[in-house]
Amino acid sequence: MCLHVKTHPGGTRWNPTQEQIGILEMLYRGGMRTPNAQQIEQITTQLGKYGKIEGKNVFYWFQNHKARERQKQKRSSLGLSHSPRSSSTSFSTITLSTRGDNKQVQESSPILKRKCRAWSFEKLEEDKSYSRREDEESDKINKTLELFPLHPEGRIIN
Amino acid sequence: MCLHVKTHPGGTRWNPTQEQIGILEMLYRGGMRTPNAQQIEQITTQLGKYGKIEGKNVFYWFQNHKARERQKQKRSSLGLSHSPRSSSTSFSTITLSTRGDNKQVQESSPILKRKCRAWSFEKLEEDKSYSRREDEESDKINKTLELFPLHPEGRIIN
DNA sequence: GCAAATTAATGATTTATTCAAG
DNA sequence: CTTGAATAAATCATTAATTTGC
Repeated sequence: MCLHVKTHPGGTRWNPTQEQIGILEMLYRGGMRTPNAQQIEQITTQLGKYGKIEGKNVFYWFQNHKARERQKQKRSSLGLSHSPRSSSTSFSTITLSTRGDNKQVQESSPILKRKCRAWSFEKLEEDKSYSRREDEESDKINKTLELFPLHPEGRIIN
Repeated sequence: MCLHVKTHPGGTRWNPTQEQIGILEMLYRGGMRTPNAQQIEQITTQLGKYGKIEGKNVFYWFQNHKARERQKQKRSSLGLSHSPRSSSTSFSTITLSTRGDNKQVQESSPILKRKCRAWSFEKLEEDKSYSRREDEESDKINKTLELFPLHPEGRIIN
């Protein structure tokens, strides 16, 4: 019994299904590199139809995919006999220079330096209204990054 | 009028008060390096008494403080004439080796390699129960990292 | 004394590395 | 060996110190 329920039943790490990977790669090829919270939320919901998944999985997937593609590029450009970069295939090749291509390839807002990614630590457990004082402005830039470390209690078996 | 309201009234970036810094440094000296969500939550609540603050500020503070202390150590050890490390002061000095001292200096669970920091993307907006299927185990390790990117909508003026 | 101009600190993000499950 | 997860290093961007010319 318990015929392989795919996903990660034991609760270890996410194991994407083919459908999920397909969609993610499609999005990636479409130019998505650093989806924002809203996008992640949507993607997660969508991918959730094909198996259990959390927002962080989507987030990490993009991070890793981006990083590894970059590293692959670097390796191949270094490893291939012809001099690093150059070779000019008459097409304007990207030649991403080791690092510096960030800045969102997102289809919209092409400029945008690198600005804010805020959090929303709020809504963690209860709404405990901190020392909610002169707070009016907080919505201007502040928005949901949510980064957060936690070790449940002590060691994790290992 | 409007005699300097300290904190960050305009809503740009967190500017810690002396009390806040004092507490943070105390905790740091006490050995805290990578507080978990619960701890951050508590610290935030505490520091909130002295001025507006969010969980991410606490998180970042520790990250930066740790990194900058490490970098300072490195600089001084390189700059100082006597050979790096050694000198053996008969006490077992820490000699943190450029990197590798992580692993929580937390008073408890001294072993613990570097394990998980989970998320809790859940509770972002509504509780939309994803594809909540065989999910029993998810509480074991999974817990509140909350990392999260977001650009509200489009460009942020700059 | 006081702002504009520079510099030093340091808060916030992103990228590179590392660890380890499968 | 691939790749999800997590941490550390590098970088960017603001704010506070400070210097400087008036």
